[in-house]
Amino acid sequence: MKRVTINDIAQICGTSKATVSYVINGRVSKVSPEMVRKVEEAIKATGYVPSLSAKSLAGKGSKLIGVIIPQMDVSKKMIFENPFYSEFISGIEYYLRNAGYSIVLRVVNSDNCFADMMMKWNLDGAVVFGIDNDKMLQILGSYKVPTLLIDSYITHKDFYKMNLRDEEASFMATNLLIQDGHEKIALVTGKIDKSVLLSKRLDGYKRALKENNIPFEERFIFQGDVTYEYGFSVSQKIVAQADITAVVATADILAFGIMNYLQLDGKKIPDDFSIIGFDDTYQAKIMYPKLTTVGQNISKRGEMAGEIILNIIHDSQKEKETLMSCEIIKRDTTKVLKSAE
Amino acid sequence: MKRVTINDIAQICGTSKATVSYVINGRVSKVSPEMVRKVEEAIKATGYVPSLSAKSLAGKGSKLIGVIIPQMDVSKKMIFENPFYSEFISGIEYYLRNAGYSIVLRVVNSDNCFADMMMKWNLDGAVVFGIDNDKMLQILGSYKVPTLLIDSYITHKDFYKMNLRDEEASFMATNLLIQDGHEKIALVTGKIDKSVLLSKRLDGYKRALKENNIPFEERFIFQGDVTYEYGFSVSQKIVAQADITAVVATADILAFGIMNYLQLDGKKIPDDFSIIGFDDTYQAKIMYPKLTTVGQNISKRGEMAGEIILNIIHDSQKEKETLMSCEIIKRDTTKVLKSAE
DNA sequence: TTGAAAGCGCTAACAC
DNA sequence: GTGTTAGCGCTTTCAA
Repeated sequence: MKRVTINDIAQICGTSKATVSYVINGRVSKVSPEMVRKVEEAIKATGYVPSLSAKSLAGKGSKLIGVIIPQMDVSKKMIFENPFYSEFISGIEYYLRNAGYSIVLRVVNSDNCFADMMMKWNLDGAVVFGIDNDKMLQILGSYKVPTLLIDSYITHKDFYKMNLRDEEASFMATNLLIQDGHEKIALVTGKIDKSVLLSKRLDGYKRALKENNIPFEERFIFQGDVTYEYGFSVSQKIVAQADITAVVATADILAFGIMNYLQLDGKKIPDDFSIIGFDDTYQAKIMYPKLTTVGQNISKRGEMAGEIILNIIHDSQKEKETLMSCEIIKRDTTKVLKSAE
Repeated sequence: MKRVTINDIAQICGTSKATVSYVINGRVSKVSPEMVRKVEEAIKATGYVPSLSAKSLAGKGSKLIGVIIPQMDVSKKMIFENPFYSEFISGIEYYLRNAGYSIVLRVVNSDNCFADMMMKWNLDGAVVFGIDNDKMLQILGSYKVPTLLIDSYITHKDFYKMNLRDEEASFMATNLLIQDGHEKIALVTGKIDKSVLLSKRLDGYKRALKENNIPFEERFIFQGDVTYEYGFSVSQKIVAQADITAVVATADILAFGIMNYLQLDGKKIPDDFSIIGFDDTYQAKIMYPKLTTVGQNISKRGEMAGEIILNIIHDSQKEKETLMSCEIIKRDTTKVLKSAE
């Protein structure tokens, strides 16, 4: 079936491309009502669908938004092991779908891939996850493509970004445990020096201790990959430090690993250990026991990201930075420390 | 920064667009080595990236593969609650990324959305999930876009598809439980009459019973949504039928719901109930206890889907149907029935 | 080996 | 109101 073009429609209606283009784009005021009707009929009859390649070439939008996940770590190939992305992207997709856009999903693993992405497909905009790296920013900045940065702690004023109040969130998490009577609290996290986000979470952890006059101890900080596996393997070390009674994990996925190890090790959660995670991924509520965590309403954030990127594209986004709060979702992995009861 | 075009490169090198086009597309034999070098240099120097809109308009590929998830149920907006999609798409993305393609992700909720997807973006191909519906097939068929159907049980000979040996897989799952001494085995599944896939799984379940001379009983079949929530809520009914000792769930996500209810209800898994799931999603191994399930190596399947769709596009895919086997992943939610020990 | 030019489907300025 | 036309960036045929 040969493609039906705007020309065909024009021919059928005995008019010109321009007129058809007008009605397609809703500039109905420039066309006689009768012509409008005729064109609309022809479109329906032929099943005509405008080519966005052509539209995009002609300088209008491609109706394509890039969702870009940098993954410098080449060894990891799967983006969705961390359910955070899945849920976030679900939200973006949902919002943009309703606005007539589609998502181009891409993992990029080298600095200059952005150029490719942006230019190749004439993206109308891009949502980019977790960039702290200056090289990348520079590259991103050199393209005029409207961009929204998710969870990127950068100081450049000219980027739009959407972040969490990470310090505060981490403070709340730690504080919850402290209020439950815990004092020896482990922090299990990704590599802090590589991520401003994580260092914020460390700050919040420290502040909670400080405000409660609990001394900070380096030995309670465990850094590794943000994976289930790391959570699992590091748990041995946590158990080895006999005085630890609670742990803050900076991602649910870490918490799952910890939980699983402890349970396999015969420990009771939350009786022997209180655990609080971070993110409130979908899985948090399907675990047993259900994970207490710092909720960030991921899919809602995704939807909002969709909204913001569209605003940026339409030049109607005011705030450069959108800061979102978290809330503690108290479920079944934390409880008052026995000795403090 | 204005876009660098093929014209700019031509100008810089003092040649024509055609020549530049040749070297871009590797038809180096038609160009003098010296010119090739010059052009390549200019490309590097300017950071030129070909526009796929233009390329696609000119009749070449868009390097865009649609990944389409039909979701007629409008109320559900999130595609990634079922981790199956996440993992599968991860695999597709990984494979296609390495081949220079990107993925356009789209949930479609009405029949004619396909047209939009395919035509709007001049997709080079499409991977479409779970279509049994004839109307849709008809629409899909009328477009010449190379298409791969995932888990669609259809008889049309002219579609490429990639399926599981569902009957066999379900047989194996049920049989495992039977070999462990179980006879009263529940089957928790989606609505069977709406899905040929699920009816195959029912068939496998029945065959396993039959070959072991166990009578089939309608009261052991539980149909609902393929969600955690349904798994959770239906468990009450399962517990109510005091003789049931094991359950086959046709999706891991269902199994999770069941596990969680049972554990909350004070039941021991696998001591009181043996459970086997389906899919081997990532979560299966992070649960406690780890879920025994029928593995289909989802992300591998995704990669293969990427390979196949590319083959179809390049006209080198021979088999219309790719059938994949499953294997039992024995973990910790099944065990020999006590009374049978 | 290289270049000129037509055409892919669409938009928008401009003329009628 | 409507039609004409010149691009948008690229490929490809055909000549040179």
